[in-house]
Amino acid sequence: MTADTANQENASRDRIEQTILSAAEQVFSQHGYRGASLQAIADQAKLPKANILYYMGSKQALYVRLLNRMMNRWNAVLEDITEDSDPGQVLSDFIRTKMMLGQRYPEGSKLFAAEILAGAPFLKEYLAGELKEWVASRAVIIRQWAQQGKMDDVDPRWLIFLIWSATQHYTEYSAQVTGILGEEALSEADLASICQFLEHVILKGCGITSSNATSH
Amino acid sequence: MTADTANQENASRDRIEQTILSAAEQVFSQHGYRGASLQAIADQAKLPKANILYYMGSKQALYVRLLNRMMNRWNAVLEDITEDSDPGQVLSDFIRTKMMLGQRYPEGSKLFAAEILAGAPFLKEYLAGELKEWVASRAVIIRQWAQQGKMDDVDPRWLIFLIWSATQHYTEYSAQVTGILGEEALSEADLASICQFLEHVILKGCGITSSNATSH
DNA sequence: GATTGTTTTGACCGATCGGTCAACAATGTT
DNA sequence: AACATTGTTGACCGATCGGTCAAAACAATC
Repeated sequence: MTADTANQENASRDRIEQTILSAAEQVFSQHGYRGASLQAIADQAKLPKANILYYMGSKQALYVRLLNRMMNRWNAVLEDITEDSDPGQVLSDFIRTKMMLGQRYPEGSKLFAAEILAGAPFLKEYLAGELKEWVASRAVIIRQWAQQGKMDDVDPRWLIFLIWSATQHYTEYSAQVTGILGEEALSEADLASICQFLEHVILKGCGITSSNATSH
Repeated sequence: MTADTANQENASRDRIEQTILSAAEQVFSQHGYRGASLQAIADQAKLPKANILYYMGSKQALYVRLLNRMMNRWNAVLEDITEDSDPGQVLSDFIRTKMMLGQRYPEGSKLFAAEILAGAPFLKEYLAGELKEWVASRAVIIRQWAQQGKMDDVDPRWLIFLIWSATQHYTEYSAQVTGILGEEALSEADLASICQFLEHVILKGCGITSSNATSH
């Protein structure tokens, strides 16, 4: 097997795997782990069911792989902040990045939501391990900001949860939001308006008098 | 059939139905409509599977009944506000009521969340009908408050969604929240702290200088 | 006590579930 | 050309799915 054909084969294999992963993400995100069927995934991917299992091994392996892929997409967020950072800038970025991630990977976000709803059977360790540490370390820095008088002395954990919930709402509850707004999907203008609103309320609500962020 | 025995029988029937509804709420909320099985519901209710169908007719009828029950619980919220109401008082109440409802009916809230995640196949009409009108009418009043200078001129729809998401987060993502906090469940102290935080940030963020609400 | 109506429940139905397998096609290697 | 490896897929497995049904148990009326 030459390097060339190896690349071709691997590329072909990758393409098929991506097709399956994408199809599976749609089905799992709508119906959860139990509610999703391999047949539905196969139909979505336009492949025979046996083919899904050939590439992914089992339903559970496919599901776990999707979860890991989504976790990796979230890794970069809020990664490089220090006690000297500007809270207004950081929280603005946080809000916009989270909002963007939800819009970019709506199925992945819903997949995660369904997993949490089911009691996080496959993510318990991740939540109580990596993610817990992540929140704790960010909380330390936010508390330092408060001590420096840069913002109100609010509980950093509740603040993180607030931004999390507010941004994810628009992807995971898209059916509710669009139903209430009477729109097919959120427009660019809507998204910009929502970002501005969240920045305004959360920054002002935390007592952050932003220097360079849009002042609504 | 005397009135007495009729009451007894109806009471017995009600008791059984409540048992089934409660069991079904748990299973549906964890695994969604497709992921839930009548056998799992029957096991949870400690009844034979055929008994579930005898009382509820079908899986779908049982599910729709649960959805309606949950919708009714939410009906009273924000029902009696006018342009003369105090925004600080109203939003405080809104936050606390929503938070309380989520804590009181965690399974019902999760059931609703799963239904929305699946694309709201059974709630599309409700969302685009009743609920849309409800939001629109509240939005009018909130805009009046802004015109009167009682609060900032924020988009009322985004404000409603913000409170919605922030409060529901703690019931629907309870697995994530407790995992990160390292607690089995949210304590009373946690809940009070969260309510206070949300009031502080949202009211202050909307430019509401509350007269009688707790000032953090 | 016979009759009528309501609950209860195991047995069963066809369809679908996740997963296996063997036969076959396609591709590489020598 | 012969062989080995990898990819493809329909057929099939036991288990479970939502739902039906009839027989038995129970309760109320006459």
